[in-house]
Amino acid sequence: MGFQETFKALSDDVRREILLMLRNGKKSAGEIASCFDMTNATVSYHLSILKKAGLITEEKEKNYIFYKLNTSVFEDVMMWFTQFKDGKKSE
Amino acid sequence: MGFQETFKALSDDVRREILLMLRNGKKSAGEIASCFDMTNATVSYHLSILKKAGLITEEKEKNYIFYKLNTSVFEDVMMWFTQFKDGKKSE
DNA sequence: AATCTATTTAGAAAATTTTCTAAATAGATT
DNA sequence: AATCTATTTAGAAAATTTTCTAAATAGATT
Repeated sequence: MGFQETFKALSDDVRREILLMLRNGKKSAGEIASCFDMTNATVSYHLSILKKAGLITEEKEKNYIFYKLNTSVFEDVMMWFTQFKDGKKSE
Repeated sequence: MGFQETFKALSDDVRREILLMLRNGKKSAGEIASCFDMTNATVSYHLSILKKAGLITEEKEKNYIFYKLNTSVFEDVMMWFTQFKDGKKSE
């Protein structure tokens, strides 16, 4: 886990696009890949980065692999940001 | 601006450490650099990335350069995350 | 069991990022 | 004006990331 991995995963346009795409339900690797102008292999690489970061989970069904958001990690990241909301002792 | 730049800036341990370090007030480049086991030039590079991303601002005083958090960009990032809180239409 | 379909893995090339050393800048002090 | 102090910029080397093509896997269909 670790924020390094999570923020690195979030730091790429394609990967953030994939996350947005998964907001309203799971999608197969193929469906996801078809939205991008890159090979399926490359999109598969991005999915693996998101999966390693815990931002998505996979679910096999027939010979498809469906991906969906893992919202709990989003909440962890939100929590990281709350460190910057107040809590500072003046200056 | 743009999220690409902001998330890239956040995706490095050293840079996130710098941000945490700036929570309770501004610090000079030298003070910041002294907390890391790397050259001042390298820390300066990280500061430039954070500055480009809008996460910090600089302020010259004597021959020091002080850096401080720019909280408004943190709020923008928080907003990005709210896209993943509900808003999804079942499925 | 042969083939098809969806997807990933391996390996290499290209691009980007991180770090360093050395030199440059620029304001402060002598 | 010479020097010192704090910091950045330039350029290069090393490390990491992104992308591709080709091959591998694995379940589904014929």
